[in-house]
Amino acid sequence: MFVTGHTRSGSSADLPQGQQKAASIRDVAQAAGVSYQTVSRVINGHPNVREETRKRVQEAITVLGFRRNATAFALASGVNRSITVLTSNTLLHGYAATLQGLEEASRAAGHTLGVRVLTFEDDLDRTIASAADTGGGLVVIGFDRLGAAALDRVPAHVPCAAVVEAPPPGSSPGLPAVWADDREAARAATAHLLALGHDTVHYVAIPASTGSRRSVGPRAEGRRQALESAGVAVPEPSGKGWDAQAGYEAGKKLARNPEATAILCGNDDLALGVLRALHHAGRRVPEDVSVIGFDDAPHSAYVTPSLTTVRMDFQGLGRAAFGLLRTRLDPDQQAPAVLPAAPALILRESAGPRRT
Amino acid sequence: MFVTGHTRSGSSADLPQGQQKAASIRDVAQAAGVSYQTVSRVINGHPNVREETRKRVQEAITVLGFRRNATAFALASGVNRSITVLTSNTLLHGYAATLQGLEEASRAAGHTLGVRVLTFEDDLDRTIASAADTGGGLVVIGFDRLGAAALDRVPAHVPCAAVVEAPPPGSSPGLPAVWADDREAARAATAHLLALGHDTVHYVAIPASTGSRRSVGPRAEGRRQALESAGVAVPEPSGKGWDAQAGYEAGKKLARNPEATAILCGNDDLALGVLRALHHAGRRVPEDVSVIGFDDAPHSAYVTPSLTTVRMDFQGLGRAAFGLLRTRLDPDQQAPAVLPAAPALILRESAGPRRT
DNA sequence: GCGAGGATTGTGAGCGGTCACAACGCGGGC
DNA sequence: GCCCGCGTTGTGACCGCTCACAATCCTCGC
Repeated sequence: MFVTGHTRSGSSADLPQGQQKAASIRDVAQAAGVSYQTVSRVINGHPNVREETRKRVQEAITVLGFRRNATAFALASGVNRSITVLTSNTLLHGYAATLQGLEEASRAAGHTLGVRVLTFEDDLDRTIASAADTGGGLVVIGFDRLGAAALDRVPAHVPCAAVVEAPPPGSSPGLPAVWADDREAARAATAHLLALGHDTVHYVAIPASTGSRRSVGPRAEGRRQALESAGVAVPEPSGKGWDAQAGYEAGKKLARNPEATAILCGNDDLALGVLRALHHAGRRVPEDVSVIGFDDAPHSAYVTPSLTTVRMDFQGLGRAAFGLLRTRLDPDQQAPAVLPAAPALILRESAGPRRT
Repeated sequence: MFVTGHTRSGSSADLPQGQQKAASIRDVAQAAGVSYQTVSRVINGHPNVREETRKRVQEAITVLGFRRNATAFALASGVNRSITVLTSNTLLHGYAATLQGLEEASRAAGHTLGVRVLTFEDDLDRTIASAADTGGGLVVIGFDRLGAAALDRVPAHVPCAAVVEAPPPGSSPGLPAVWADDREAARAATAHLLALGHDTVHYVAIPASTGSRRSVGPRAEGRRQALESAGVAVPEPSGKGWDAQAGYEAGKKLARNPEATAILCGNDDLALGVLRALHHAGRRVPEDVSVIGFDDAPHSAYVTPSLTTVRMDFQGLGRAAFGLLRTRLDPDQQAPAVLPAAPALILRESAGPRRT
């Protein structure tokens, strides 16, 4: 790989200037010849203000370019329309799309959205506390180990909603949470491959969100259940990572196994890597091997072969999580609470019937 | 395309509870038998507090679970460590990666990061004003029309930095801004294709960030310059969108043109669509047609053929933008201001020598 | 033994808004 | 003609914290 670049990066200068303090409610009051309280009434649309007074105040407001100080408002009124999302990742499709749904919903509701990335270096409790200090609510994306850990440590008194993987049947997270039934989706995807005539379905896993040995995550779980109820062998899952590189590594091994004719992947990036490894090994997809991904990332429809995958409504998940948080934040706010769409298997080119 | 899904989405209940107001500085003071000011001194690490007093206060703090109210702090002290990013998109690679760099840098500096998506429906001025009301600084991602428009309307008194496309030589944005030299990068990519023996280089464009007819964006510009200085024909750019779908449409047309043996794309998504269209038309890449993308999205290395592309240091751009804003926010803060890496042409499989 | 000066602590005011309540002017019903 | 009640406006206190300054305590040097 050769790298070239007759290029540069640049930046323009910044311009200093004589800042002058923003006008306050009292400045406006003085300019309009009324008390500050009257100004407050005007900016809050209080009914009992004489029309003429209101006009005078309005005028002063525009002349002075007054804007109500959001910080002071929050302090005095106690209402805080800001929420912050805690997530370990912002780039992977599932996370980014969830974030987008969250942003959309909070914007629609007039809330402000903050993002704080979780890392292993930072102290989790400290991070959570400082996020909670902003005063608004919290949304935790618990798709992975770090997010799930954060979830466990959110103090009970801070308003928080979570978006998580499907919890084990029967159990439910200790917090308000939303999830999609990816367990069932994995089951359906696996059943689909079985129905296509494959002997069994191999699995390239995304990392588990829990540290416990017991749970390997709903996707792995769903695939296992489907295989077991079909009475076929359950090959050990492989994979150690989220990205295409990890998929490639796992794919290389699977490519050497002539028995492996059907592979389910924990996400589309992994699937992409698997596809590539298979290609390098000379195994054709879907003629020799079928591959199914997960998440339906935007590019999955455009790779060749296009990727059969499970579409997940991450944006809907984000919106739903916001809805949950909102009802927690102000309980009289009875939002319609639109549920996210159910996962759906999208049939494309990468999975096909077994050819002996 | 068939869609299936024996699945559901669920959500757990939320738990009510007897909130009790958080402890204030005065509560702590009372508990420790000191004045509130002494508590303030302790939490701010002021030196002149007797050791024993400090200990007593600290104890009261942990007992009461005191956390300094961030809103009140911001109001009283006037320091506001929060910045908000204005962007029209959060999912496209360039945006998402820039956002990530921004988050990383602001987190490292102890700032809070907000994200506000710009839409055509919302009133731009109102959006900007409300973002500015949060008190901190603004960062505008001006890669597209909407972002660039927002940039123009940011009032001079609000601290703001921007990340933009490379401005025309000589000119520079009216605000502190960072950019990468994608004009030069496009020139280099084009020159590379020419050097491979192609007669000329077609271009599938991303939408321009400016409304004016004159400017079509630095990437288009750089490719045009390279072609002109080589004295070859300059085919009209195509493309009307950012995504693979748009690339596919443009690619379909180009595939019908046997003269088109080299295609530069405004981003990797477009390139992916072009690749797919070419594939459908039976034109092989790189044997029949060479394709080069832009941005080096994470999956570009793993599609087949892997995509030759221009790597852009978006995260570095984000970090640099934050640095700019930071110096604007508190001028004594002389950050090292690490410049982003220059764009680099990454040679992979999708571009090769002209055959025949 | 006493005053100077630094360390330590407390008080008042204010950041920019909100809330609760009091005060004012006015017209209508008796 | 007086009182009531409403619409309108102003005042005081406060949200939780910081700043500036004043008050107190202590210790040291002469």
